[in-house]
Amino acid sequence: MGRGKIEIKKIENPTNRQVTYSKRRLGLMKKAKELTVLCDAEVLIIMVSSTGKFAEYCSPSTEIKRMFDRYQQVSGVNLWSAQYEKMHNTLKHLQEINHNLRKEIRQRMGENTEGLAMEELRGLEQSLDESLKLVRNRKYHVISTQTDTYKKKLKNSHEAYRNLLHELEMRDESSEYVYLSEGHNNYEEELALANGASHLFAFQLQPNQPNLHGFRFNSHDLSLA
Amino acid sequence: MGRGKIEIKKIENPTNRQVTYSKRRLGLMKKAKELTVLCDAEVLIIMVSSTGKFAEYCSPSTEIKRMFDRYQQVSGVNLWSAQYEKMHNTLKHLQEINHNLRKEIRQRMGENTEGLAMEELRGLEQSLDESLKLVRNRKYHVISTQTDTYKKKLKNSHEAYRNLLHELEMRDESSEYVYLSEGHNNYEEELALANGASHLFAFQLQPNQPNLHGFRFNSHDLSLA
DNA sequence: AACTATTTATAAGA
DNA sequence: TTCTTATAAATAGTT
Repeated sequence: MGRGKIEIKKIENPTNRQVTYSKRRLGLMKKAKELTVLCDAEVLIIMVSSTGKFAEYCSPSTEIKRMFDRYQQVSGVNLWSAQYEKMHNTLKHLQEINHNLRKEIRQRMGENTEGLAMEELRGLEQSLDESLKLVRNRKYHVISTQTDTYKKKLKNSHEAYRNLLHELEMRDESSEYVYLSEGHNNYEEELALANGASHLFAFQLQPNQPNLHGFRFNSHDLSLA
Repeated sequence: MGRGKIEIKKIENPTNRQVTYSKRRLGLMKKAKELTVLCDAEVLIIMVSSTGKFAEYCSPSTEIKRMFDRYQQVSGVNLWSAQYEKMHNTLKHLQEINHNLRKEIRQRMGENTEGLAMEELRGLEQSLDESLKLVRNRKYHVISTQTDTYKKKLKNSHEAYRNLLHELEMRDESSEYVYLSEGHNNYEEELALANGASHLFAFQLQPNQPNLHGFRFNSHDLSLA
């Protein structure tokens, strides 16, 4: 269909090839449109020229995504299986790590120790003992810091109180107020609590926990993932 | 191009429409092939007839997947975004869980306890104490089981030894062999070890660990994921 | 980009 | 579906 018949092989002249591409691309598009209308069909065409230019035709009322989904169903080819597999592997790896972490936590809670050998049990025991020491040290540190803070606050409070009292005395030597005794009593009581105060914070492990085995520190839902 | 000119609108006669679809489908394919060869282009066509039949053309040396990936790049449309996002969320969720699990392990090892409040510290301490008791109980259980097993083995061994000895005596009353004394000495020694044996298994925590803080039980790579 | 001689596609019929 | 064939449509080479 032209001035002369042509052989169907690559057109070597680049200009010529580009011209022919343009003409025939339009022709293909037109044919596709006609097919769509005449036969009530869905058509998707994607083209890339030798120079890398993209062109597409997609019949109206057809979504490219849906088209590809259906194509995948029909052809049985999963176009993004590679990516999917990669993500899936990462997921499995994470789940494995997760499982191991939960296992370690359970063992650190003294559960599921049936499978542990003697050496492992000894290691676990030693580690737990170390950890307990560290936590206790930390606790004592927090306690002493808190106590110091309270002491300072009380000292400041006491000073403020004395200053106010002094001012009051200066202003009215014959005062009948009894703030002194009342206030002083309260102050002494507070100071006593803050100084020793061990009866306030019973940090040592007490055998008063009614449900020892059921107790969970920072309990996550170990059934997840 | 036919015996008569036709209007480009849906062919109402289904048979006719189907025939035209077949013919034009082939024509479109042929055109696509020619375009591919003549112009060194890549072409992908996917068609669905009104009856739901699929047909595709894909230029040689062109992978549908690659074509599609490139199309996505050019068009900026991500067709898998829904699935991808879903998986990505799951992944992130798992990573978060893992992070929390690692955090809990670290705290159960007495590390990173700076952020814990007094109540949490107390809970952690109590939990660790419970765990330590459980692990020690388990250890003692294993020890006693092992010891029992050894005792039984030794008892059996002793019986076998006595039987053999008895047999030997019966066979040769005037034997000059001195197995008796030697064997008996060894046996006594073994029995002593198995009965008490506390010097063999120094399970109690000993202050002989040179690098206490660096010790890790069941150490995973906590930097992972 | 337009023209047009010629090839090619295909509508209708078998 | 496939073949035939008259005719419409596409396009190669040219301007």
